[in-house]
Amino acid sequence: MQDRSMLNIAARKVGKKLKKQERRRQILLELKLRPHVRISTLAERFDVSPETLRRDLDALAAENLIDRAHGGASAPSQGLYPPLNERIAGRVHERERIAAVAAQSVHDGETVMIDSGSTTIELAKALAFRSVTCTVITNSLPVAMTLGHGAADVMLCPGEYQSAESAVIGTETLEFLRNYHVDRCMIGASALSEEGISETVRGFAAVKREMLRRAATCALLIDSEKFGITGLASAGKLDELDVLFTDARPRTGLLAALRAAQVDIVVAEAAS
Amino acid sequence: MQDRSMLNIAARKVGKKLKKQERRRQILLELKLRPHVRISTLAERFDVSPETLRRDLDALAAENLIDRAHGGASAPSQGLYPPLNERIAGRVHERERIAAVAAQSVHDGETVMIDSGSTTIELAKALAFRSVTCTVITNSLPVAMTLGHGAADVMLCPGEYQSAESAVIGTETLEFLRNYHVDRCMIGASALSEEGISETVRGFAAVKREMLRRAATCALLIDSEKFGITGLASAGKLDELDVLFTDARPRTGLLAALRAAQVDIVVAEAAS
DNA sequence: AATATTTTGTTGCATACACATCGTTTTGAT
DNA sequence: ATCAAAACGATGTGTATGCAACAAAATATT
Repeated sequence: MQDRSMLNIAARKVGKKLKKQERRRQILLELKLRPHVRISTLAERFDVSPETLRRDLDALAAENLIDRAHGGASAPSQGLYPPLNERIAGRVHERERIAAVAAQSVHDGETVMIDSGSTTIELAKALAFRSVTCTVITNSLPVAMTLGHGAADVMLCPGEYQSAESAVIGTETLEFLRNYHVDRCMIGASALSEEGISETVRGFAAVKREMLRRAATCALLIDSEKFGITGLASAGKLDELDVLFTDARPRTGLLAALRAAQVDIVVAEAAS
Repeated sequence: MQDRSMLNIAARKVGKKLKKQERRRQILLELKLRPHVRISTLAERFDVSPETLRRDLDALAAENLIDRAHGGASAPSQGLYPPLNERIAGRVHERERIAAVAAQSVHDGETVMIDSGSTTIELAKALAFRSVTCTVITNSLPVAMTLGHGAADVMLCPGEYQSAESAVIGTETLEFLRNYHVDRCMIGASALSEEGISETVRGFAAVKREMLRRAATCALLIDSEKFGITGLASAGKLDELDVLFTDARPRTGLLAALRAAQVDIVVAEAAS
């Protein structure tokens, strides 16, 4: 039996106190939308004592579903998803450096396509931080939200929502992209080798491929850990690229291939 | 388990303290990586007194660059829904009740259009909570993210991103909606009178209008405080509605008009 | 160098939160 | 209906944070 409160809803009498599990699920939902919740606020909202909320938060924190803070709790990461988080965890600073350098190549008034992924989210943060007044077309919800609150104009693509990356993909996305042509595109990828750019999920690769076609100059932002790997789905050949932003010089084989394809290589060095 | 990897950005020159501006810049950078920072942690890292950090956070909060919390601060909630203001806090429960009742009218396998707004976000939470396996088309990013992590299939509309509601609007949105036809639509609004449904922003009204046309049955979720008001932009006439979900019985004038338009009225009552 | 200005630290006190304990209520099963 | 288990609320105590006023230090200005 699903519980009695459902019967209450069926009887159109809602507003009874939520039970433990319902409350905790609501807390998690809330944290998908806001970065932080306060115990006092939640206690009032659920009409329970702060002690009960404290117990809820402690329980959720024990499962690593939230991060406790004094007086409240925050999401493990900003509306993003665990699998993404795990991957991000280690190389945060490399990504940040790559994004900061790449952001300098975007100027006011330009039109830019930005795809989904952890590195491009960092790019969006860097662009927002610099208040670049560009027009952005993206399929990533975090990128749209980050840039949309700043100086940039943001156009979001349609498509099927993928929770794993908080982005949209699919035929609607591709068809939409075909209606536009932009100054530059900035994409990420999960692998880069002499074979070209590749991705583990076909749908995301298709979006990158289309973006590469719709831009005058194409930039790839990628962690050097992903050099030399060839993923399942190809997102494009090396000669489709104009610039590569990364954090370490590629090894000889890849380096030669990149030079042959006339790709500018920009290495974001660690700050001294 | 908290990693200390972020230490590299911060003071590496031992003995020399960072200046105010540099410290605040680092706080903002930190908040781009983590959703929440604590005063005590930052004070230790920058080797300054908690009071200084408090002043820093207060200053940043005054510029709306961060959200203060007890003992720390979090990244500004990305315009996700504005109205958590204290004044409307009381109406949160009404919205929850309305959403909970409305959610039970949606069944597995149905196709649904959901528009943007605080009430529809509550609806999304209620649907996610009930794990309804429906297909949803929406122009609201919070709705997409909330439902997309659950059992529902979500299709996001294209369009210009509006930070005020974290949703997309514009000609691309309308054109996209015209390609679909769904079982039901669930919209919110900022006003309802005998004149019909209305909205303060033209672009959002246009989306609601289009959704009403594309659905077999149309539902409006609205707070009873908004009864009797006629807003700037009309989103539809009363006879386009099939069901009205609200929290209190409309007054005679509006009630008569709703009955004349054959609108079912469902009042979500508070549990006694 | 001397002074003015800004920034930071310190102190004392008020408040909010954390935590453990225990009594009460609710829930679930028989 | 009765009982046991779980969940919840209330209380008291201790700690962390907030706030305001003032003192000390660093910085800028002349």
